Amino acid sequence: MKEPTAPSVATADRLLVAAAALFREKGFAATSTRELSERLGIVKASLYHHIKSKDDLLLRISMLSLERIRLAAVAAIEAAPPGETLRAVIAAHLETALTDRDMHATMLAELHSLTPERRATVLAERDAYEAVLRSVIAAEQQAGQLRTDLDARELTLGLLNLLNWTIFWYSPEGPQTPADIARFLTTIYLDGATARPAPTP
Amino acid sequence: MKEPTAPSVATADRLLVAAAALFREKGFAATSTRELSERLGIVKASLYHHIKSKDDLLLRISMLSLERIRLAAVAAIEAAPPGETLRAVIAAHLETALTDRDMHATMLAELHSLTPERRATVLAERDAYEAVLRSVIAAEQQAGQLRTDLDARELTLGLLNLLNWTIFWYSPEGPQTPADIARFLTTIYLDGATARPAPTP
DNA sequence: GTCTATACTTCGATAGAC
DNA sequence: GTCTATCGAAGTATAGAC
Repeated sequence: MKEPTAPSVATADRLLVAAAALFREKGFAATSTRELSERLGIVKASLYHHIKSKDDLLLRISMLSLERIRLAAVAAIEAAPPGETLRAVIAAHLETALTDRDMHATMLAELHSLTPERRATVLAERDAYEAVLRSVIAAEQQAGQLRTDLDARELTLGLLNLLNWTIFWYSPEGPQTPADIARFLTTIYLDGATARPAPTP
Repeated sequence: MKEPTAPSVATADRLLVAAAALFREKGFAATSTRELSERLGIVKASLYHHIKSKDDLLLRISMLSLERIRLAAVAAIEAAPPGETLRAVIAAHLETALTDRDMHATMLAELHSLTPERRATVLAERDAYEAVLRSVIAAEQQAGQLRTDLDARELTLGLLNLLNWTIFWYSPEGPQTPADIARFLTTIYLDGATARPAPTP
């Protein structure tokens, strides 16, 4: 039986959060371990008790971000009312990615900073997530809800374009909530920008 | 009157091209001046005859990319048949951005690597370009061609999302040409992903 | 316009005490 | 789990000859 000690957040967790924030703001390569340790209030050498290397840190941030968003998508799919699956997944994606902004942006923008082996690991996880989105799209095509003159690959690429770039301009201090952004992006994706006499009922 | 000398491409131009390629592949901060000079076949110190600093190089690449795409958009607008302006601008954007892939991707992804003053310069140019897109969208809204239940700002953000992320997955070696990509992204943007009995004629 | 040579700084990471 | 101390490598940039 261990005594419960300090009520503070574990340094290992603070490290991931602080590193993701720095990596998003300045980029991975431009962030020094010195700066990171200063933000945590420890000395540079102490970082290496928690991580193996700076690269290892980037890998863990990327994987964590992808695990979270995939779980959020799966949960949204299971909870969605029939016919509303894609809408629910889009909302869950944006809610998670924007709440998790530092880690998610780092995962998206710093793939090229990883060693080839670690990059392959992240890419496999990213592919797994994108496969979830694609299966939702393919299912809704078969159900007659989505157009079939574009294939599932094209519809998925378009959706990912629409979702992923958001991370580069969204600000938690801005007027728009993730739900606001989900609303207009979903409208554009599903109904298009063209003026219509009667949009989907 | 100067003698026309070597028929080779000017080193100053090769420098911009080589730097943009490295910056896109590895990131600005992770690219060393040593590596860049080696790719050009000159010695590291010789770079500084052509540029003031590494930062200056990034600024010039970013500005060049933005000037080109803005000119391409303006040309497309002037040449487009009535009612086809937005389609033409989207096609011109993708054609230019993807042909100019290294510089354009660098401009988009490395904004945070610039000093605040240079970043402001690039942001002003980027804003000017986005204002062109937005004015096209606003005009088509007034002409009754685009929906007005979303405002021009939202429609422009959505379009930029859809266009900008492409630079991260497009490959010139891939099966899809910029025109192919423009086709399906334009379809999604204008008509949406939803199945419809009769799309726009 | 390119070279040799080098100044100066900062970086990621490790060893070992406490 | 954090510290002091330090290593060796790599970075950007400059001086000055050719």
